[in-house]
Amino acid sequence: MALDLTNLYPLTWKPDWSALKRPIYQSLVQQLSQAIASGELLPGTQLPPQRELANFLGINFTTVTRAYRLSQQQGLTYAVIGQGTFVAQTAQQTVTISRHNSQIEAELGFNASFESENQRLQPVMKQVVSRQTATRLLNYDAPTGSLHQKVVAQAYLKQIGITVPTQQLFIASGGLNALTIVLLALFRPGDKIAVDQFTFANFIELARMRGIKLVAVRGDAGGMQPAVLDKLCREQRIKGIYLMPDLSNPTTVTLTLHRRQALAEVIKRHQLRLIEDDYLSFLNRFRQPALPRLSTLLPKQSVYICSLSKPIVSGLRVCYLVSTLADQPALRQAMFNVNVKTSALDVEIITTAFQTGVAERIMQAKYQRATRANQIFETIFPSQTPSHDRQQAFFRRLPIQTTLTGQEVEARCQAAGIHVFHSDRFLVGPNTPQPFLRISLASMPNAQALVKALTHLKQVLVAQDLLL
Amino acid sequence: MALDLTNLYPLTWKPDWSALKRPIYQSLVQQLSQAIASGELLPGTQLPPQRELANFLGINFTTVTRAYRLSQQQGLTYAVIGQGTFVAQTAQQTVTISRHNSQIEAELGFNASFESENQRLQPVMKQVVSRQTATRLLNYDAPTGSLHQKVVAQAYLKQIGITVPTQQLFIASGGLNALTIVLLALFRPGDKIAVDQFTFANFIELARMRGIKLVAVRGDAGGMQPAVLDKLCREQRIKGIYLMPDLSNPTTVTLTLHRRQALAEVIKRHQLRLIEDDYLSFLNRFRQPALPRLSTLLPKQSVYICSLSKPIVSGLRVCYLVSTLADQPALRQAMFNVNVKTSALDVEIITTAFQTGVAERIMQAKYQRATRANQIFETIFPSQTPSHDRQQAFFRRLPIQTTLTGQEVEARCQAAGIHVFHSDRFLVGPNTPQPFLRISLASMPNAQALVKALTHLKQVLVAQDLLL
DNA sequence: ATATTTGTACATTAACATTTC
DNA sequence: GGAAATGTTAATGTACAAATA
Repeated sequence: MALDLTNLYPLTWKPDWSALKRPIYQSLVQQLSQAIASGELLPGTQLPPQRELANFLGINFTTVTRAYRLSQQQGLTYAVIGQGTFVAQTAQQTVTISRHNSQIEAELGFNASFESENQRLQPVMKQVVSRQTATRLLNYDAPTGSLHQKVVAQAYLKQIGITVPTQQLFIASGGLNALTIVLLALFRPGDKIAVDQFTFANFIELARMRGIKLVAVRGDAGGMQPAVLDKLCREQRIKGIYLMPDLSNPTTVTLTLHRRQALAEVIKRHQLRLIEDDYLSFLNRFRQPALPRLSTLLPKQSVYICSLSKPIVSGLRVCYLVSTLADQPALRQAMFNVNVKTSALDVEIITTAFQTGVAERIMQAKYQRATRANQIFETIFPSQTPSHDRQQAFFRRLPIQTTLTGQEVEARCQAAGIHVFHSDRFLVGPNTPQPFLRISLASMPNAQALVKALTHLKQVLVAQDLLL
Repeated sequence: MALDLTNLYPLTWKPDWSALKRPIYQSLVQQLSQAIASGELLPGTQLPPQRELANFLGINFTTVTRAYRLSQQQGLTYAVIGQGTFVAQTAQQTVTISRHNSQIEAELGFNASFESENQRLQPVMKQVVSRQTATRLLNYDAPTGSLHQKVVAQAYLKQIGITVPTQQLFIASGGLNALTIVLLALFRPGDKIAVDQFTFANFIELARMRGIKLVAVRGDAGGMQPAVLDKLCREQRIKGIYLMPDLSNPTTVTLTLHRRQALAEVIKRHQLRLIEDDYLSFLNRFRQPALPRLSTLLPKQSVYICSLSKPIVSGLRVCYLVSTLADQPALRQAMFNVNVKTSALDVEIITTAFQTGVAERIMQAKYQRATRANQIFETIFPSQTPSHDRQQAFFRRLPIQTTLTGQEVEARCQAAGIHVFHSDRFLVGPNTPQPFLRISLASMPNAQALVKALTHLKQVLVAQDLLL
């Protein structure tokens, strides 16, 4: 058999056999990582099947399995049974979304929250620190919030449709911090969590850091499909599900009442732990009729996360977290381990803002500004059919047509002074036929600046022939 | 061979063979966990050797390996090559240290920081929120601290012996949060970190949650022994080392200059990443001569963590974190993922306290109060030879004699209204012949209350015949 | 509808390292 | 100082599950 096997196996990736050191699987991952970093393997490329690569290298195929698994854990690849293993769209870049540093003319990427409303809080801050009792906010007491702070939280939660005793409530240092706590407390490395195909980029990273595997559930225009979720749950041991039922990030899909009920039914049947991220909670107060929070349909298996970054202010790190009584000890424990305590000063300012009516005025103002921002968006991008449930979204989805990678698209916008995020950043698992940009509407200082920024964006997209 | 094998194998633990389901290793861990929870297996018990248990159950011994490994990851057991696998001292309880909720007469467990000094910060808070620019603290900008805040941090760091450009500095939400960030950014599940045999309990938990294995390094009266560390590093792939070189928690050992140099040499030789936790940084300003921060001896491989909870105030979550330039991106990334940003308001209050001299006065006051508290401790427990380097410790070590478990000792003190921590909480790996209590000196409101609490503690210990 | 391709999970085999006697 | 006991790690073998043609 003096055949030249090299040509019989037209492998998309041929690791250097002579460079393989023991342990083989680690050596393989290193080579893979390098091939991706060097651009030799582009995002989306299908890697050789485990058995073929093993054959090529003369090793057992489960050793390749192990290498591929490690590369998956590092976010380099994803695999689908029956299809193959592929280089992830996000393999080359860091997906995390944060405030951009460089000089950017138009901030349409990072999702702030109409920050000029923050000035309304100055009197509140003054009031809080002037109290005789102010220095009590500075000690180690009440790490998850004082009773008084929880009572105020309880009142707000009631307004948005959640009735809960204070024992089931605690206060974390922001929404992402709450998610960190939940992943640490209620999940273990190796657990699987179901998510939308496009989901919160920082959650993807966080799950990766915790060693949790995300399972993408296909959705339609109405969001995640209950039948698909049901199927996936029957197939594999999925432990939890992460959802943003209202204006899901980045798709801006809001689940209808019927979809909520159907999903709740499936989640209940499979005993998934639901993590409901209600980052725009305050909008539910303006909705007629209000939509039920998904977790209220599943009170025994849910964690409800209510960050105040968007409704009130982003710079104070405060988030209400609702769970079952049974989960409280584990959650508190995890909170001690990552935070020791939530800053009582930050919480007290939010609390006082609620009590004095300032919070109410801020939420009203943000509602108005979000409405206006969406009108502007729909004027400039008229192809985006106005939809009732997106009228107060803080960002919008803008489909594009291109064969470029997400990185390239972002880079071209960046070169024009525009910061946007490509859908690839939010992608879990296999690529999708329909890429889009997420356009933040809440980060420019005023309506005028937003008009200018969006107009400029449109010009750039047209010039690049990206607009659909 | 109709032998009754049951008696030939006097196993300390006999899992129920008939109850074993597949996957076997998981089923085994479940049974083990139950046996420990029910008290059937006590802390310290040696489990059957992997091969014997496998024999007994008729399975392959590496399946037992796998089960034992999982139980180790969960903190239930620890194993030593050549010796065996044992039930961990901390298996039954949660080790995390946090503020106690119930009515406690004497708080000598949780380690606060002379919280009555907090009142000095009220004018500072007022000043900060009264500025025209105050609402700028409320947006998403400068997630790791503004330049101005970093310059002030830089000045403080210089005072305690660290000269660093602001590019290598960032501000996290408290010391534990900084540790979380470091473990997420610079380590992976499965990595090993060397620690003192007794170390910060929350770090133990944090490492466990991150899937990082801690390797206990034996120490003598002078702290960790460089030769032992060297040996362990030669034996296994250790990636990092976590140290509190000044008044190490809970042992109160301060490394001498020579020990620092010797350890630095070993750490350098094995290219370990050093995590230096300088939770009492301010004391170095009062030391004559000052001791070099260990990380300054290893500038290329260190992360230096300088929480301001103890030096200034515990309720504001602020910590300075110094790293190499190369590590900054990964650290910032991890910070975005768990915090989004550090509360700029909290940081600004600390910053202004430094600028106005209030911080200086607080540190002076805490120095005095710590000195007084240690005098009180040594008066009441005269057997504890006064040692120069412990004169300003925030807690002290009190050896006890007993065969009781740590939990039982704590429970008996608790029953008398005294909150203390037993050394088992801080223990990594095999048990030690010399248990002790960690007595916090900084949590009682004043000297009088401390005298009363310590006197009461002494009575209780004498009555229980625990005092050495 | 069924066979083939592809990935996954778990147990087993083998080689190794450290401790203790 | 060597043998036995003990735990660790990597690689392989086996069974299975899903996707696709």
